This record gives sequence, C-alpha cells and structure tokens, in this order.
Amino acid sequence: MSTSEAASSPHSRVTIAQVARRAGVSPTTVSHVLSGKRAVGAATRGTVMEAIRELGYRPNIVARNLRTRRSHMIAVVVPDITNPFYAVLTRGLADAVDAAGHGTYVCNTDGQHERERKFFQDAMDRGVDGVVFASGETASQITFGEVDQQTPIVCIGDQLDHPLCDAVIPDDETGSRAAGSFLASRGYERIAMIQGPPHYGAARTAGFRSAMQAAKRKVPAERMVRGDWTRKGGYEAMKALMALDARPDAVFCANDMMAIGALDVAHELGLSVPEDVAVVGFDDVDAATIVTPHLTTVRNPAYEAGGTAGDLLMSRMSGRYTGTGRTVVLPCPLIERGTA
Amino acid sequence: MSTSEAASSPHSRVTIAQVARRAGVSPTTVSHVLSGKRAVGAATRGTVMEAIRELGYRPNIVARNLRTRRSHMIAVVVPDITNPFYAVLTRGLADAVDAAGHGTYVCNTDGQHERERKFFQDAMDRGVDGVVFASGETASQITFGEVDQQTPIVCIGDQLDHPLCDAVIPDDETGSRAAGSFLASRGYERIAMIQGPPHYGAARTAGFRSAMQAAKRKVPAERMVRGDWTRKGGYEAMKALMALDARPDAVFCANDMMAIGALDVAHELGLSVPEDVAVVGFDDVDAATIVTPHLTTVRNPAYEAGGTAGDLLMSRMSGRYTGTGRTVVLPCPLIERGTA
DNA sequence: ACCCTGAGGCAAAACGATTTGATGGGGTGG
DNA sequence: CCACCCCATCAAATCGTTTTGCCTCAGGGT
Repeated sequence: MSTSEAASSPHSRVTIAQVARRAGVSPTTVSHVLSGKRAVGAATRGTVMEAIRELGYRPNIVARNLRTRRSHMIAVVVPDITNPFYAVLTRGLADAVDAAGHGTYVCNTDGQHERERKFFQDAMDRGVDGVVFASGETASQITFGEVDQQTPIVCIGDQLDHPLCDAVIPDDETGSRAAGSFLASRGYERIAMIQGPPHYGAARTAGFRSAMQAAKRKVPAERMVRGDWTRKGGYEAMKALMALDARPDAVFCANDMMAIGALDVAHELGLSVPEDVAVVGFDDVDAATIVTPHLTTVRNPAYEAGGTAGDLLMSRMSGRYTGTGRTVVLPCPLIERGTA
Repeated sequence: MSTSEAASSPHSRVTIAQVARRAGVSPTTVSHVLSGKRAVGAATRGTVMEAIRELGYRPNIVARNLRTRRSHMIAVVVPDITNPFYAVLTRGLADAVDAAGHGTYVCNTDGQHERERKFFQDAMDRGVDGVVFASGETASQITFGEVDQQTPIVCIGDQLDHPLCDAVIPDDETGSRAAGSFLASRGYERIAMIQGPPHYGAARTAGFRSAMQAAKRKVPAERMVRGDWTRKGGYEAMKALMALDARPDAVFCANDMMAIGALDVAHELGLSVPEDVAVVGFDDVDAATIVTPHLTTVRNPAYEAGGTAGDLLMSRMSGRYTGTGRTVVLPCPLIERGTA
C-alpha cells in the first residue's frame, strides 16, 4: 500500500518524475505546466495538475537553483541585526523583495572586516542573486575581492568605486546641515557636536560645519568631541563638553544613541532640556520618542533605504537595467520634538 | 597582481572538473582532498591544492546541497525582525549556529497565520536544515501541515504537540509570579494587571494570579485589563485603570512596551512613579533603561532562547540526538529598577 | 606461492530539476 | 494532394557536486 499513495511515502519527497509517470506524460511536460514556458494542452495540464495534487508534489528548489543559476535569495550584510536601524533596514528590504519571491539571508559582521569578507564570500558561494551591503562605511574593493560580474551588489551609506554596483545613500550632509541651521535659528550660540569615531560619519560632521559657517558661529576644537556611537560613548563625550569653561548651550549628536547618553548627563547634572542645553540627534530610532523629553532628531530613512536597495537589485536581476552604477540619495528630514 | 588563470575565465566559475584536469587527477580525488572522506596521497593532495589555489576554485554550494541534501541554512520565522525581542533572539540563534557554518534565513510573518504557513512551506522547499519557529503562540499542527520527519523544528515560547520537535520556553509563569510577589512584598495593596490580548500570554496572567492569591490580594475584574502589546495599547489600558474609583497603586504589565505606555499616562497625569503608582514590565528590552525612571521588569532571555534553539537544532541535525521532543525552560529573573 | 588487507585512484551513477532539438499530428491555404 | 506551419510532447543533455563500487598495487602474514 505504501507505494501508491502520497501520504504513505514517509520520507522521500515526491519528484517530478513520479508526477510525470502518474500523469502518463514526460517530466518535460510537467515542468512546462509548472513554468508555463511552453504551451501545454488543456487536457494534459488538467491531468498533470491532478497528479500534482494527489501526490502532494513540491518542487525541489535546490535542484531548480542548480539548473537555473538563480536562488531567489538575497544576502544582507549588516553590523548587527540587534541594532534597530539595521533591523528596520532589513525589514524594508525583505518587504520589497518578498513579493517577487526572494528570501533574505542575514549576516551579522559586528563591523569586523574579516567577517564582512567571509560573509560576502559565503553569500557568493551560496549563489545568492544579489547582496546588499550595509556594514562599515568602507565598502572597499578589498572587501569584495574580484567581484563576480554577474551578481549585483548595492551598498548602503557608501559609494563603492566599482562601476557595476549601485548605491543608496541617505543624505547625511544635508540633514546635518538642517540640524545645525535649526539650532542657530533658535538662537543658540555655543553649539557643540559629538561626532562619530575617526573616519566615520564624515558627512554628518561636514554638514554641521557648513551650517555653522553659514550661521557665522565659531566652533572651537574643544567643542568638537567624539563618541563611539553608543549611549555610553555619548555620555562620556557630553560629560567632557559640560565641563568646559564656556559650556555649550546646544549639542548636535551624530546619532540618537549618543544623544540619549547626552541626555543622561543633562538629567544627572540637573540641567533642564532644552532650556539649559539643547540636544539634537540623528537617526530617529524608536527610542527617540521614549526618552523624556522626546528627542529632536534627523530622520535616517532606514526602511526606505532597504526598500530602494531591493528595487535596485531587482531591476538588475531581471535584466531590466544593465549599466553603470546608479546612486540614489534619500532625504533626511529634521524632526522637531522636545529637546531643541 | 591578479592571478593570470583565475582572471582569464571571465564569468563562468571554476568547476571541480577544471581543477581535476589541471592537477591531472579525477574529480573524485579533488572531492576527496576537499572533504577528507577518503585518504589521499600527500603528493597528490599537494598538486590538487596548488591547482585549487591557482584557479581560485570555490565549490558550488548549490550543487553540493543538491547532492548531500543539506543546505547549512536555518530558517527563523518571527513576527517582525523590527521588534527588538525577536532581533535579539535571531542574533542569539545566528551566533550559535554560525560556528558550525550555518546561515540564517529570516522570515517576517507579522503574526499572520497565512504568512506563517507560507514561509514554513517555503523554508521546507528551499531545503533548510532546520527551522526555529518563534511566531505566534499557536504553533499548531495546521501551521506545519504534515511535517517532514527529516528536518528538525524547534518552537520558542510554545510547545507543539508533535513529538519530534523541541521547544524552548521562557518561564513566563514563574517570572510573572515573582513580579506579583515583589509588588505585594513592597506593600502595594490595589495591584492591577495589563494583560495581552485574549488567548495570548496566558502564562503571564496565570503567574500573576497565583502570586496575588498567595499574597492574599483580591484582584477584582476591573483591575484586569487588556492591551495589544503596543505602547499605545498600554497607554489606553492604563488610562482606564487610572479612572477607576479605587485607583490601583501598582500595575504589572504583560510586556515592556505596554509598561512604557503606562508610564506615559503617569507622566501625563502628573503622578510620580513609583510613589503614586508602581509599574513593572516584562521582557527587559533596551528601552527599559531609556525611559525615566528606569523600568523594573522581568527579563525575557531572548538571546539565550535563540542560542539554545540553535543548539537543540544542531544536536538533531548531527544525529547526536534522535528521540522524542525535548523541552527546555529558561528562567525569567526579576530585575529591580526604578519603577517599583 | 597464496590470500588478505589497506591505500590510492578512477569511472560512472546519483541528486531533481530545466532546457534544447527533434518529432508527430492536425489544420489551412494553394 | 502537397507543402507548410504551429501546437503539443518527448528524449536526452545539462547544472556541479558527492558517493559508490571497482581496480590496481604493495606489503605482510600464513
């Protein structure tokens, strides 16, 4: 009894050949009714469909991938999925490509170059159809090695030199300029900035500087300090700032987590925000509206970035676009809330 | 600097056959030096390695997967990767299985049954080596259909009836009891609870009730309200609670986001926490230490849950364990902070 | 001398699909 | 009635590995 029916064949999956035999046709025909790549007679199609249903046939995707050289899988390599920014970005990507039947393979690099390389290689070996690279600002040639000319890559937040990979970059500079101008227009005089670590977040620093210059605010070196993107780093940087002789009356932070650390200091010192000191962040993570008062910040469009990355990828995968690397820049609007 | 051989094959990848030809051996031998499944002479091995290096050979993983019926890929299906709890869980899983060379394929279901099924099917079709299911509390038989007896499944937060799939469940009940007892021991009298939606989070409610009974606190029905896990839901539930004639002096919330919503209400009403009203949450998300005062809560060990899920999976995949479904329960310790 | 064993290697058969070239059959127009 | 073309179908090759069975050659024990 076990040979004849579907449910009774316990562990080996049904193959296309079995369906074909059952329907009294060749495997080719079954394949064609499934893919629709060639016409199949209505009667035959019916018989085949019937057989498929009866046997509970499910195509073996691995075999299909081998033959077609498409995996319908996209790798996204990020520093840490635990970081809300990257989680949202990943979700944006997933939503964008899901409809087309693509899965997303997530790689956490912790920002380590070694792991970035390893995962990139791994993704290539696995035959993913595309990779979106959002880890590290230095999407160097070295990371990718000799890029397989076939599989598209899109870098988020950085522009790779390679002509065949697209880039989506949030407009950090304009956003930061807006933040700076806003603070100046509010009448703050001694405006400081907590930057990212050396070699990181250069655009945010540049935008801020440009705004200060336009507003005729001097920014002495001691008012430009650095943090390591974390809450703790922001806390320490703010501490240093508040110990200055000419205490800043406003602080622009290169990301929200550091801004939250800065607010910790303000609370600790009994300073009221924004009266005694204003704070502006960058990213607009969820936590920005959890802290009190709600954080004024610049929105970093993570979800949209992931989405457009997916679109760029798919336009190349489908062959709809072939050509030199495109760059789409996303606006980063200022969001006024309670801290400035 | 580029190797002349590797670069000369412009777009088609090097196959094992080419390596074999170059080394003057058969593909079989190359495979054996790679896998070590059979002994290979030292000299031959040297020649082969050399050829591999020169040609820049990388094995085609898809082909390997087809033959070996292993994909070294694990699917994790969660409601939403954007939710910090699941992000952390996913990271725990990824870290656990990465060392063994397994990738993680993330599926967002938004809690919709339909998507849960679809992704589960999809994962199976793709030939993943295992799936951890952390979406929905109702990991029903229906979701899985007739489970392929081959590929292991582990459910997080729920115990599936199926005997062959393992479960890791955070001990919600004990944790909630601890929270309840704690509030009682602090002398709060009119203790309320904001539960999850109907049919969800039953264990948390049960633990709380048990604690109330042990502490001889009556909990009238109007003090047991429901939210939908969100901040907004918590806000509204808390509003209702605070409008009661006998206003509660302590509120246990079934998760942190609702607790944060509850705190919003307290602030809005000018009530001081914990003097006027105490609040305790559940989960210990990052935001718990961002809100002021810091949230007293019960820790939900997301990272560990993901990790042990990975371990359970791997022990089955390797054949180290075969047998009926195991259940490991993880403790949820109370973390005292500022709101109670 | 003979058997047995283990090491080292190869040819060929899977794995389960897709794709290509060929083939037969039926209609239509000349 | 023939030429022609299109539709439906099939057999066989292909994708790039792994794995199985077999062969040969050496060496050691009896």
